[in-house]
Amino acid sequence: MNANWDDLRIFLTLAREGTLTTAAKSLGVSHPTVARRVAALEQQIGARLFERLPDRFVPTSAGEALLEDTEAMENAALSIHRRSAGLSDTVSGVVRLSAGEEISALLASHLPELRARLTQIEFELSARHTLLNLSRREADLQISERTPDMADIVARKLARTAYAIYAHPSIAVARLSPSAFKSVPWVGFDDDHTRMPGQRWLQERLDGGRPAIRSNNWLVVRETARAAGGYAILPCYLGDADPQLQRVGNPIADVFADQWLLVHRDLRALPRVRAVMDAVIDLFQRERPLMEGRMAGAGNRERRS
Amino acid sequence: MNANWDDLRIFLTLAREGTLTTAAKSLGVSHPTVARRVAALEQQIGARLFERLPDRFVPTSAGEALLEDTEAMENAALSIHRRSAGLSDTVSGVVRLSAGEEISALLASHLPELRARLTQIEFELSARHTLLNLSRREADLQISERTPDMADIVARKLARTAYAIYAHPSIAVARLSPSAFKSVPWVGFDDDHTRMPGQRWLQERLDGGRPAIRSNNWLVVRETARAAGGYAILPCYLGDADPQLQRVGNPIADVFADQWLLVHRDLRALPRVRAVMDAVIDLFQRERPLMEGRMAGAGNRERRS
DNA sequence: GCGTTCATGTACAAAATTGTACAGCCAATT
DNA sequence: AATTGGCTGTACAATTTTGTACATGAACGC
Repeated sequence: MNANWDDLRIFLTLAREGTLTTAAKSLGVSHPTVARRVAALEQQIGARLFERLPDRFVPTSAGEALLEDTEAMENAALSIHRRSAGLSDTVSGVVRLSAGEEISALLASHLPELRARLTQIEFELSARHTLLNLSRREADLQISERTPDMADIVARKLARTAYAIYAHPSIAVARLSPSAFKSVPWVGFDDDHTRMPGQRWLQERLDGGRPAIRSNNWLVVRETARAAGGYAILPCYLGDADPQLQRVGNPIADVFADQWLLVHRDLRALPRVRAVMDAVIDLFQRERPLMEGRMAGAGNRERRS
Repeated sequence: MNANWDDLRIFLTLAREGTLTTAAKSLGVSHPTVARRVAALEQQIGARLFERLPDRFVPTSAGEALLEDTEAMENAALSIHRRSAGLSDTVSGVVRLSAGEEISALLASHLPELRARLTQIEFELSARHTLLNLSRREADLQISERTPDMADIVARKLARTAYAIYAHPSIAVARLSPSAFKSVPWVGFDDDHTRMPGQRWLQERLDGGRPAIRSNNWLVVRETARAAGGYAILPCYLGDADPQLQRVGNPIADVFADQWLLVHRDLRALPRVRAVMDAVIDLFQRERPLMEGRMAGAGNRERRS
């Protein structure tokens, strides 16, 4: 009589992915299973839904005709998924927080106190920069410098983070004159990541030149600078807290980033998500001076205490 | 990760039916299967969706919270189901037509010619009076005296059918005077079916009395009249075509019924549905005199030829 | 041309799901 | 009180589904 609803889920994934192997991976099943279940659906529907090419599956016009409704099913299923978060244990459970690696490092350094505060909550911290799809619950919370223009995502500003130049004390000077920029070695981001804060600013001062050492990761940039590999523009909360780094000059007025805490509206009132949000917001409030670059030498001070 | 979409379909049916046994029957599976799959869904979602009473399942508030989205999934799935009708063979396939038993009998008597005309179409004729849900494809077409007030259902008027009094020739008179009504035996419908055409009219002439022999089925009423069990009000297309029945008087001006052909908009353009519709419409056109009671004695005439 | 990688397709064993039969409980009827 | 009918729950055999391993073909790089 009726098609198996779950076979429609598999149909949709295959239509999106285009190959059995990627769809199978995405669905967490084997590729013959995907093929078999799509074949079963085709038999149920009575029409061929895919052309089978040697290297991929292409939806037929019949398959295309079913996509819109299948996507509607998916949206409803996702809504169920989000609602289900509110149906389980209200105070305990997993909360997944995602942030760039530089914010993840900051949070990681505060994990003991976060864990002490969030006693019943399993706290997953994952480091990545790309904006996750919170509607699909790829994460419950995300800290990001960008806000998506999705109606269901709520953004709460955490801080405006300042950036400054840092170097190992063995090579650091108190201040860099404009003419000296090109005569010191630099560590920075590669060409694919010039959108990271400060990279464009540095390029202008190097007259379009690039750092001698390039990476795609803030923590790698920081490690290189700590090893006296060169001067680097870093977020103050990374540089000022590090005893192996010395600030060079003041925070750069033109280089900053806003950090936003993102949550899906459906999850916002969930007690355990609320608890993690509050803990993160409090942490950023307490660390505001460090965020804004008002704690130069904080790394050295901590070592003395 | 995600709930099995098909388990949601089972959840929805159980929420509606209220018992494992009726849900299982509706779904075409065994009752332990329904229980197991709902339990699996509860585990996946992480919440109890039903309270289990000794005689039924009652949705919890958590279960209630998921109904709306699950119904949205169902609507999309039904849309897929309807669309799939247009994806299979365009000229062959099954068309299911439903009508009351008295119309079904008329159609059945014309089955040979309908079959000759609809050569590639499997034609299912089912007799029932209740309005089916064409959106759910409980039937593809329905002939009914009522039209549903649903936006997606298209109604085409087939005929206005006349009704008259009939009796076996051994007891029939040419005309019944008003005072004679109460002195002859009557066959009619039981108290639950007084909405059938003519029953109220007869009751008034019997001063609120009821037929001596009562049924809930036109064909049973006709068989009883044919066996000289009494006088009966019947549709003319049943009475006039029957050599064992003689009309008593003229068709009753105040007793008639309109017959409508109902189809879901999505199916209307489907060639095989279109073909059955056309055949049915043509049949009613050709039989219009019989429908309107202008063929008294048609049964006898046919016997002579 | 050859080797590698990636794709779909196939067959069999393993795993999962389902149906059947039964048990126990409760309510209604005789 | 006994019987009947309906319900949910359980256990085991039967059936179905799935994963694994392999085959084949195509595309790409050396």
